[in-house]
Amino acid sequence: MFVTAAPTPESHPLFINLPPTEAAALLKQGTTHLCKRGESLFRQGDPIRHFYLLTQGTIQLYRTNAQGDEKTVHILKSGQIIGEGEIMDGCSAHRMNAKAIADSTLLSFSASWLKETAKRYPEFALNLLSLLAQENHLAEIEAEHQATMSAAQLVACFLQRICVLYDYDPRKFTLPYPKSLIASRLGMEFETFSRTLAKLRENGIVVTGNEVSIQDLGQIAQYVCSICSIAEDCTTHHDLTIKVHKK
Amino acid sequence: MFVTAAPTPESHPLFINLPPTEAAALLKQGTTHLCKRGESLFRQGDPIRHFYLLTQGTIQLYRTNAQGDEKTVHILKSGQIIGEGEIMDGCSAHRMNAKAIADSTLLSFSASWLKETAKRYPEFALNLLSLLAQENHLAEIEAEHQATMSAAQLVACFLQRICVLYDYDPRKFTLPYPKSLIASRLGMEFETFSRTLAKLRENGIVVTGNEVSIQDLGQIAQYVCSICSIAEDCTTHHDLTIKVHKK
DNA sequence: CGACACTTTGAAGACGATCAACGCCGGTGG
DNA sequence: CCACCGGCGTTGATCGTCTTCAAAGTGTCG
Repeated sequence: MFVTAAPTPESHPLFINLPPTEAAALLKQGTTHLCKRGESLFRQGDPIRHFYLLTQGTIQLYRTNAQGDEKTVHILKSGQIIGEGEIMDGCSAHRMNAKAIADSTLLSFSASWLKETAKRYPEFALNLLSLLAQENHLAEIEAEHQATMSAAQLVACFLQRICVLYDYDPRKFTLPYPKSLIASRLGMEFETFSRTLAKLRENGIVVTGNEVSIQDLGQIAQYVCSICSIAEDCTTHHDLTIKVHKK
Repeated sequence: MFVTAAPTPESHPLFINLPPTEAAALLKQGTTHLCKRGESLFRQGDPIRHFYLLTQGTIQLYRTNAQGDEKTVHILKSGQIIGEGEIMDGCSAHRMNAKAIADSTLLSFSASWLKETAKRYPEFALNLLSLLAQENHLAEIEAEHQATMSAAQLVACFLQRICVLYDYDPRKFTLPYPKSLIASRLGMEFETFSRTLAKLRENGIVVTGNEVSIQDLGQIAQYVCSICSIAEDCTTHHDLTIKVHKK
C-alpha cells in the first residue's frame, strides 16, 4: 500500500529479489485494462476474478451499507495493488466497490495467478507477505487514529501522508482529489472537514482552495504526532522531515 | 487472528495442507515459554526476536504514546499468533507492548524461523498470507467501525464477537476480562463504556456485573449491523445466528 | 477491617453530525 | 451572451454524543 510509485511494473516491490527475466515473464501474463474516470472496476458482491496492479490513475475503494452511506476505504495511486487481500483470504465475492477517480490504467491478472505465483516463487510470496503486513500495520494505525484523534488532527495527518506519497513539496502543493473525497476517506462529513481548515491554519497548515501549504513541520508534529503512538517510527513524518532537509 | 481455538498446535491454520509429520517437525523447533499474569512479553522498542503461538491464556497488545495514554490493539486468546506482521514487514523493533492478562503459555520460535519456513514451504506461506489477509480485513473493518459507529454500537459488536470467539452461549455468558480492558480495546473511556450499558439494555443486551445476556439477535442486528457495510458477510453475526439455531 | 482495583454516576464542556442557506464555478441551452 | 443548473465548498445554528473531572459505590484479598 505505502509504496513509492514504481516507475515500471518490473521494479514493483512484489518482484524484488526475483530474477528480472522471471519478473518480466510473470508480468506478461497480465493484460492491460483501461478504466475511465467515473467508471466502476468492480462492485461489492461481484465475484472476484482479478488481481490488479494500478499503473496509472486513481482508484477509489469504498463500501456501502444498507443505509446507503458510503465510506471510502482507500484512494490508490499508480504502483499500488488491488484485490490481494480478498484473494488470499479466499473470498469469492468482493467486499467493496472500486471506481476510477481519474482515467486509469491497470494490469490485470487472474485471481489464481496470484496464488499460483505465490506458491511457485518463494520470493514473491515473501514480498506479498511484506506488503500485506505493511497494509496491516497501516490499517491498525488508522483504527487507532480514528479512535483517538480529532477531525483536525486526522486531516493534518492525511495531508502529510499525501505529501510523502505523491512526493510533493510540503510548502506548496495542490490536492490531488476533491476535498469531499478526503472527508469520506477520513470518515467525517465534508462540513466538518471544511471547518477543520480554520483550526489547521492556527497550527501551521494553510489551505486556500486546492492549494495546501504546510509551513512548519515541527508545529504539526507537535499538534498531531505527539498524540500518535507510533510517533517516532512513523515513516510518513520521518520521510517528510528528510524531504524538507534535502531541499 | 479470527481463528477458532486450535485444540492442538498441529491443527493450527498455519499448518493446513502440510503433511502432519512436517508440521510436527516444524513445531518441535519452538520452545515453550510461560508468561505469568501481569508479566510483560515484550515492549515497544524492544528488538524483535521471536514469533509466538499462544497456546493458553490471554495476551494484551497495546501501544503507548508520548502523553502516556494506552490504547489496546488486540486481546489475544489461545490459538492466535503474535509477531507475524512485524516480522514479515521487516521491522527490527516491536511497535507495541505485549502483556499477559492471564497466566499464559506460548510456543516461541525465532523470527527467522517464520521467514525461513514461509520460504521453504509454499503451503505455509499461503496459510500465513491468508491469516494476514484476514487480519487486514478485520483491521479495516475496525477503522470503519471507529469512524461510523456510536460507543454503544461498538460495544454491542464487540460482545457478539467475544461470543463467537469463545464459543459462548449468547443468552448468558461471563466477560472473559475486565470492562476497563474492553473499553481500552474499543478506544473509549471506561466511563463511556459503563454508560453504554444502559443503552444496550434498551436494545436487548443485558449486562449485570460480569454477566452478559444477548436476548434477541435480530434486535441487535437491527441496532448494530444495519449500519455496518459488511453486514451480510460479517462472519461474526453469521456464526452467532447459526450457533443459536443449533441449540 | 481497611486497602485497592474496578465500576458506576453526576455535571460540565468540547466536539462532530445534521439541517439549512448561500457562494462559487463550469457547462449547457436558449 | 446571458440565464440556468448542478457539483462543490463554506458557514451558521442546533442537538446529541463522548470526554473530563469529581465523587461515591462495589468487590476482593490481605
